[in-house]
Amino acid sequence: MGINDRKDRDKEDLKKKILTAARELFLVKGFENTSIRNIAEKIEYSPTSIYLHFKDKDDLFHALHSEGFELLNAQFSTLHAVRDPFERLIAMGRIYMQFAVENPELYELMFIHTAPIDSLDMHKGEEWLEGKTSFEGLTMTIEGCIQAGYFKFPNTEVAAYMIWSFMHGMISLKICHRCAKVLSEVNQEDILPKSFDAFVTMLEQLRSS
Amino acid sequence: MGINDRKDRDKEDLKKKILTAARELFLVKGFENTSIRNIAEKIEYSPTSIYLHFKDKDDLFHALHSEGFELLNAQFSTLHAVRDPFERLIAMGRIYMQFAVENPELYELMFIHTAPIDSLDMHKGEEWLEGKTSFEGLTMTIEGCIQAGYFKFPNTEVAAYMIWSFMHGMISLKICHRCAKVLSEVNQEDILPKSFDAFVTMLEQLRSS
DNA sequence: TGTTTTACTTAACACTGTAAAGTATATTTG
DNA sequence: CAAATATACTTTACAGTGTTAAGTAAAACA
Repeated sequence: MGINDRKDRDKEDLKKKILTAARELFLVKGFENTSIRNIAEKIEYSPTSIYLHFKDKDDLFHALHSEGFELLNAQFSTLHAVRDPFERLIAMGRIYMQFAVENPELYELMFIHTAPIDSLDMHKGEEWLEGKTSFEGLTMTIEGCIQAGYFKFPNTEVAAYMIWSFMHGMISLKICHRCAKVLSEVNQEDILPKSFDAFVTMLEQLRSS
Repeated sequence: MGINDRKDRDKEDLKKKILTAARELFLVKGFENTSIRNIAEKIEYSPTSIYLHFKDKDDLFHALHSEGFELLNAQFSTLHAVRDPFERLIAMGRIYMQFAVENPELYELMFIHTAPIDSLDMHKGEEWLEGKTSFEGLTMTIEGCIQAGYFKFPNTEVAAYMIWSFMHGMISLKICHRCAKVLSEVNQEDILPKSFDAFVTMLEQLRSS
């Protein structure tokens, strides 16, 4: 039945169209400031047709959230080429940082905004698979660093959380506009690479001690 | 004119009443999920009377935001008793962490939510005084550590931002429900103190190197 | 006593997410 | 081929949001 196939394709097309419009609006105006009606207007459909393809606004959020992780993982995919675990850790950090700088609204969606992750809680069984996978990648790299003697920590997972915390904090203070209001002019522009370098230098010093 | 005084007092009373109701609702339901009408209902006034005392919802936000910093600074006030700068830095971190754990909604308001800080941008001249003051306190303590030879960094302000980043990241990953979904069960409960200790240990190791 | 000010309320506007009911077209069935 | 049904979408509607403008009753002042 080619007809049903075509229908399925049409349906999928509209779903993609919604997602594209939603993405464009979210990334420009932010999630809270984009309404279902805004999206509907952009694609020239009635607002309620969006509900035929997505359960609610959070569902739309999740779709873009997943897209974000696909994009981030695509950036991470070059990492396998970096053999040395410490170099890989640094490269990972740089990629993460660059991703956040280039896609701040997406980053906010993925790591800051609470609504979507809370709606995951609803269906209790569900997990935050995307986040878990990325975190495991970090943990394994750190495990590699420890085994290669770059530094040691009593608990690898805790070390991974510590390092992720620094990266996330640095980025989200910037994204949430808390750092420009606090820093002197010299450091406002490039605080992210500067503070990243300071952290890396600190990690490097752990080797010789 | 005692009458005008009494009137001023009455007016101030209502303002406080609004603020108290707003605080209670914000801290339970969160900022986004608390409406002006909710607050009005709680104090048994019409919604519009709130606008006689606060410009808009962001103005209410700012008031609570300032209250938050007063509370945090009150906690910080014991720090002057800690003479050793490194010990003071650690104590500062613990206080900051405890404040966040005990007042997560307030922390979100002060350091994560974007709306209020963005509305500061509007009136260009205005600054984030509360944040700036706290950050300067951190910077000075770190300066003390450097001078006492605990560690060295090429730029104190960058070091302060790095350390604040870690603290903020650790806390906000927790508050934004990103960590419970990623960590193994052993670490879910007490990841904050654990990762804090890992960071402190790292700082301590910098001395001997 | 009449006028103005103060402190508040009611009504209204332009939004929001979302559910129920209606409609036109396409497909399946008798 | 005609009637019944399913599909894909729209219209309408509800209950909520922040916020403004107009109305009102009481107090203060002239």
